[in-house]
Amino acid sequence: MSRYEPGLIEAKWQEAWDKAGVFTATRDAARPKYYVLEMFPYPSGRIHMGHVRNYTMGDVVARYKSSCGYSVLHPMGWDAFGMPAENAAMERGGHPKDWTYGNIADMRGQMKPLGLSIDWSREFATCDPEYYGQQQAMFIDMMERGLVYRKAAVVNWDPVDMTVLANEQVIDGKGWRSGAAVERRELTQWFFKISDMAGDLLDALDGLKDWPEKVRLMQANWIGKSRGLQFSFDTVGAPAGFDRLEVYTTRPDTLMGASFAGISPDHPLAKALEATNPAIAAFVAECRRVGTSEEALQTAEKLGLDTGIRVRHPLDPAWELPVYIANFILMDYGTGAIFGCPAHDQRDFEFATKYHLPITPVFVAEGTDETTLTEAFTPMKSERVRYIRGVNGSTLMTGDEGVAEAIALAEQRGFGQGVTKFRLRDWGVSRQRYWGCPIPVVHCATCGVVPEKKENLPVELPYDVSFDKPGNPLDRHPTWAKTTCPKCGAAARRETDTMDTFVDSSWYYARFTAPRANTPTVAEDADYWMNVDQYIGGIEHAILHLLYSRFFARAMNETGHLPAKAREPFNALFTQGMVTHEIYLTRDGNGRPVYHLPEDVIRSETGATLADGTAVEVIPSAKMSKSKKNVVDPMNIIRDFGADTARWFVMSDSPPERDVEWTSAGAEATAKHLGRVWRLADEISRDETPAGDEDIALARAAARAIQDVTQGIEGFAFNKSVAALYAFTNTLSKSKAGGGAKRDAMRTMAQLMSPMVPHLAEEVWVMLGGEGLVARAPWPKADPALLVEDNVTLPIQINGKRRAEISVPKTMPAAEVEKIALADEDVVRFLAGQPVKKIIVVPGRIINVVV
RNA sequence: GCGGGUGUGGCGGAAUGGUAGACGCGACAGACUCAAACUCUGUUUCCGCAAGGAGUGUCGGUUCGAGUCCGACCACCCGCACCA
Repeated sequence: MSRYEPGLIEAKWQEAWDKAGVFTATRDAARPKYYVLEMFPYPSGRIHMGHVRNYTMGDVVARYKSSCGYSVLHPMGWDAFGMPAENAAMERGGHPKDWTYGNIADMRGQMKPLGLSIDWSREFATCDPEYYGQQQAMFIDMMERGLVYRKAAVVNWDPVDMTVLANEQVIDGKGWRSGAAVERRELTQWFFKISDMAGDLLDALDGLKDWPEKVRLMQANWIGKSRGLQFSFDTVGAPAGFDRLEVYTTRPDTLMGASFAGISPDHPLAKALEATNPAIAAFVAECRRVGTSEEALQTAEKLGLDTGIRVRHPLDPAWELPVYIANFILMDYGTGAIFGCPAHDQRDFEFATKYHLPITPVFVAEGTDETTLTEAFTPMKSERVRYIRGVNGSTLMTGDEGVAEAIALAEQRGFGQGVTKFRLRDWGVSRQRYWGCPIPVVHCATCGVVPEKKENLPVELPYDVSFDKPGNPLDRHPTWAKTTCPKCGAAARRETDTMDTFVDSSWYYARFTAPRANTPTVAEDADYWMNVDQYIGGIEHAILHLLYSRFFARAMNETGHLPAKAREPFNALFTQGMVTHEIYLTRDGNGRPVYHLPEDVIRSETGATLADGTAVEVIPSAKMSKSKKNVVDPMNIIRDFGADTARWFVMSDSPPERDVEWTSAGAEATAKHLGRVWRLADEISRDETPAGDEDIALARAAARAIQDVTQGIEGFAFNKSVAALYAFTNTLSKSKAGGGAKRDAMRTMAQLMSPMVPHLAEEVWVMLGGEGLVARAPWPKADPALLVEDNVTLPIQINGKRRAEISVPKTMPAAEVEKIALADEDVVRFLAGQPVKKIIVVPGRIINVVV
């Protein structure tokens, strides 16, 4: 008798699949297509358990759909541009390109042994010139279409390293390497006009029925449609050119409760005042010392400075309000200026309390009187309140009605108008970095900004760059930027900004349909394969990546690169939970964190140390990320127990949408189970027991297993499919059925297991005389007759507490069930003669006796 | 700060408003073995000898019946536009 040896069988079956070309995606008009895609990985160099979980989920779906008769496209590629490659070059020397392609080779080498049903012939990396050249072509098309423009925008500037920092690189307002206080600096940058499509991107969310509700909600909130009033205050004492101050508010009904006006430190008025007033200049400079992220701005202590300027209240010119510069007002939202109503906005309330400004209620709860407020009163707009200082005096109405009334009044009096605004800002794609897709334009002294000619694409990154100093290597390259104007032929300079890596990942799904084409896409292929039927990835991408992809698909449609049906590229979305792990860190001389890999840390009951004994701080359950180094290497499990064990392990237990804390315990137990299945198959293949009474019970168990496993896969509850397979294994190993019946059941087991543990499934399939590859066998169907139960066990509750149970035929009428229940000896004992008030019989479920 | 989510045994988790804890891990007991490992059988929410009682983050509500629905709160996680 032989043993279960994953090392041997896994290589064998992977070769067999390859040879048969089982996973090569082909356009097949005779079959329905199914496109399953997992978010492609960043090539960090090592796969981690999050990858294994993500790609195994996709593989289960791909293999299952293939068995159901679909022509499946299941590709893989690399999100290969980005900062880590440049950081590696700076820290360890070497070149981002070599580092990236080396990592890709390593990761491919780690993924292949997993036995994923991927069509590797379609693989590409976003840093391949063949890919980013097509991206440049689309950028030019989008320029012509008016979807691209330039404007000034602020970046985080490190004054010591003389470089732009990502938000991630700003820690407590300081640069991560230099430790210098970060400044905000304005640069002219490239933008995609995503805000033009804000309304469509919002409305179309309703059609995404197979997306998680929470993702649609998050996107809707992000796009942030609001109806409000835009109006201007007349100013008193403002510099020339600032006679009026334009503000936007979603609560114009609270206008009579206004106690101050506020402007962003980045507002043009603040900039004008800064030039002449040292106190204001100092305050604004202080505000700019916070990073550019919204999080940093909103969590900072709320500070304001009275500018001395006053504005006249639009409904009472005699009433003047002070104008403050306030650090929590965002220049990017609305007009960058607000009026504050402390009585009905908690942030304004705190601000007014701090600066001793009046707090005047505009409305009170229905049926109450005006009192001194200790916090802002902020009911839902749909709630009815009693206005005591409404724009039209005192009435009882909802906030929504109050807002509509205020807008109508403002429009009638001509001091403002109702407008619809979106929170969504245009997508800034400029990055002052080397390792990204060059923006394919040329700056000419006479012609201005000119797109590169398409025949000159790709604009390729130069290889001879250095990373010995910070800043953009493209910008200081001696020759690369020197070119000629595509329009007039004069000497000109290339754009040295590269694109945000989100651009790369906004269309890769479309490129997979024709990965080698010399146009971005090919109509017939895009028509056949699009849309992605099932997209799978992390919840951390719920907003940005998915919103940008939805925008890009629309832009590609409008520039002729995708059919109209692909404007929403992902039919169904599944967001898997993250694999989390403890973070290990020590501190450098300046108190900044230095992260350590799990394999470098010695964990004991009392704490954790490095090999040299240095104490290590442990942060529990955090998202695995390369920058925090809390990644776990699945290769050890694959080496010791095989890919099927790794795959089965990540599919069992935790529901796919939930985060899972990685622990190394349990992998061994998984391997044991697979060994047990193998032995069971081996025994059954030689079982000569004659057919008997038990055969039907086994057939019923198999039918139930088919139903449960199928439902689990269809419903993305792979953990339940795995549980059903465990249960079926237990039943089968204890069954007294005949050898023939057991072999039938075991073959069904092989098929049901095949999406999760495809190698073992092939092996079992062969042992039991299955024909061909189980990967090509049609998915089993449960015989409905075998799923019907004749008898059912009904629990009996007395006053909602379970006290007894009875077994009755499933079809027995309720009245008869009632009689049997009341006659049950346990029921009689518990009732102890008390009169029954009511009896509830839920057919097939439960009986509740109320006394 | 704003937006979104999660919370059930020692652990991972299961449960169309209807028997809470399926299935697995771990633990314990037994069988096999000279012995151990492997394997197999069984027990395993807590308190209690039992009868019984308690129990799904906390507090309250709706219901014949709540892990599930509603309200308030607590804790943790994700996102916040230059991490990918």
